[in-house]
Amino acid sequence: MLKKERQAYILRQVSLHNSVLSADLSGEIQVSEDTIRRDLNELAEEGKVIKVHGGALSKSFNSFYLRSDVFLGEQKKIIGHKAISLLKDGMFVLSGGGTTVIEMARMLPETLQATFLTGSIPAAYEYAQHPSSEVIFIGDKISKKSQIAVGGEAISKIKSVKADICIMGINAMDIENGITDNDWDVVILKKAMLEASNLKVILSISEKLNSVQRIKICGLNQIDILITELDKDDPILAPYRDSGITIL
Amino acid sequence: MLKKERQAYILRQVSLHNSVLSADLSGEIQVSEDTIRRDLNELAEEGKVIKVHGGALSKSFNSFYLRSDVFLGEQKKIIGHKAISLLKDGMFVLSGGGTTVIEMARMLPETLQATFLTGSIPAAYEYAQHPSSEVIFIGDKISKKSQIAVGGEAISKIKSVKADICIMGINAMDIENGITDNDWDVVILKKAMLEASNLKVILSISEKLNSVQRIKICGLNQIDILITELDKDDPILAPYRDSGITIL
DNA sequence: AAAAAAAATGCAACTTTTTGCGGGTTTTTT
DNA sequence: AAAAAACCCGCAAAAAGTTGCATTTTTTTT
Repeated sequence: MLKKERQAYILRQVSLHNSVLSADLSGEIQVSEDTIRRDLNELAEEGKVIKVHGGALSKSFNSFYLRSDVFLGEQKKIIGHKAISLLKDGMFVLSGGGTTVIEMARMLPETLQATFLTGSIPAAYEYAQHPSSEVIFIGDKISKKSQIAVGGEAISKIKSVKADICIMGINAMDIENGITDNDWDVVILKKAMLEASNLKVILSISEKLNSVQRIKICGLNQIDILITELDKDDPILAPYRDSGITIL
Repeated sequence: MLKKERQAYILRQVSLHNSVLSADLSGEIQVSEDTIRRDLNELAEEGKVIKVHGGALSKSFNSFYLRSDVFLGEQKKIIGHKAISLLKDGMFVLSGGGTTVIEMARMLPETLQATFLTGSIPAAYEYAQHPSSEVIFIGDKISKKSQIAVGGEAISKIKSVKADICIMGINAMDIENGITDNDWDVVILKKAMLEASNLKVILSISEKLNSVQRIKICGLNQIDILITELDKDDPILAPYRDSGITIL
């Protein structure tokens, strides 16, 4: 096998798998690892791959995960957009504090006149910027991890209201276990929020679907609407629709 | 799996769930916890995550608003410094939400173990960044003008506590009228805060001295300590000292 | 086409990086 | 204050990388 051929093969593997191991290639093409390494180094010098200890990475790999935040931001904007369509003047909205929810808060139409209840400092801050809506903060001890009010006081306050709609982000969700999280205080709070609302809306980027965490918040049957960045007919969402949730 | 890939995976998880546990990752990627820890430390050194005991936290979540945007002058730093000298471990601190107070919050010594009660969103946010102190948010309707919780609920909550010290900024103050403000809700709140505390401390840049606003919060005799950026022997402060206030 | 030159490859010895682990220390939880 | 969990440190083994060199292959030159 010619050198050029070999390098072409390597490049194809890289663009296919986003990463290659020198040892693997050595086995596949039956040349010594030294040769592979030399090839990889050459390709790296030509700027076609990124050489790392043990193999090489696709060039797009770096920008992929460096930009992943921006990427996530875009998805969350799509979600925020859909969620806003559910909000009407006069509504009482119980709001969580995840980044997705905050993204939505930033996009609220200026004319909306709703009342937002939240225990999240960042969310409250965003809602407070809004010109025509009201914000009620549900105070208590602040959990530093999540910048959210947790504790009995907050819970009982939430239980004393009946909101029109509850909008919250989640940490993990799957068919079998429903919505799960890994922070006890947050779980308690979210349970209370869901119980206190008529319409229960979950915002989540699709990446969080089909993953599980330790503590259960509620089953899928508790949820009315699921909003992701995906098209509502996306096959990933099918099982959720089948279990009775409206997909937006 | 290559090291870079592993770290990319970790970053993804962090930005997805806002926090990760070393033990979880260790299980998911099938490497020892030591390796995860090393990765986490590296990522932390690169400033991509915040390392904490047991895992790591997302950086973006804690820093996407406030923090770096406002430059609060040198004067306020001087004031903050003086104010901190009043705080001791174990104290219950009722805190207002002015910029001066926030500057102080940013300068708190890391080891301080106090409990801060506040109705101000920005202040709560700053206190929540502190590693060893607790924050309790006094929730209620948020006044957009001042980003503070106002209303009966907040008032009665404040009245139900007895704090060691009350630290608040002001809008205007003079010998004749005492402390004055122009926002009815805020006045009510501040009155309640002062009444609920043993030691009453006012932070104010000297510019605000000898000015008056419409609504009276309290007379000078209610105040124990006044902190400005000036030297405590400055003649501007003399009349205040004469009226029985301790000047720092 | 044969000889010379250049390039590529594999190998061996040596260095560096990465990783897991034992044992002692610190932090957190109960 | 004990017990558990997480951490840190240093070590050693394994994996990957480097370098120099001999051997083979390819290309160029005559």
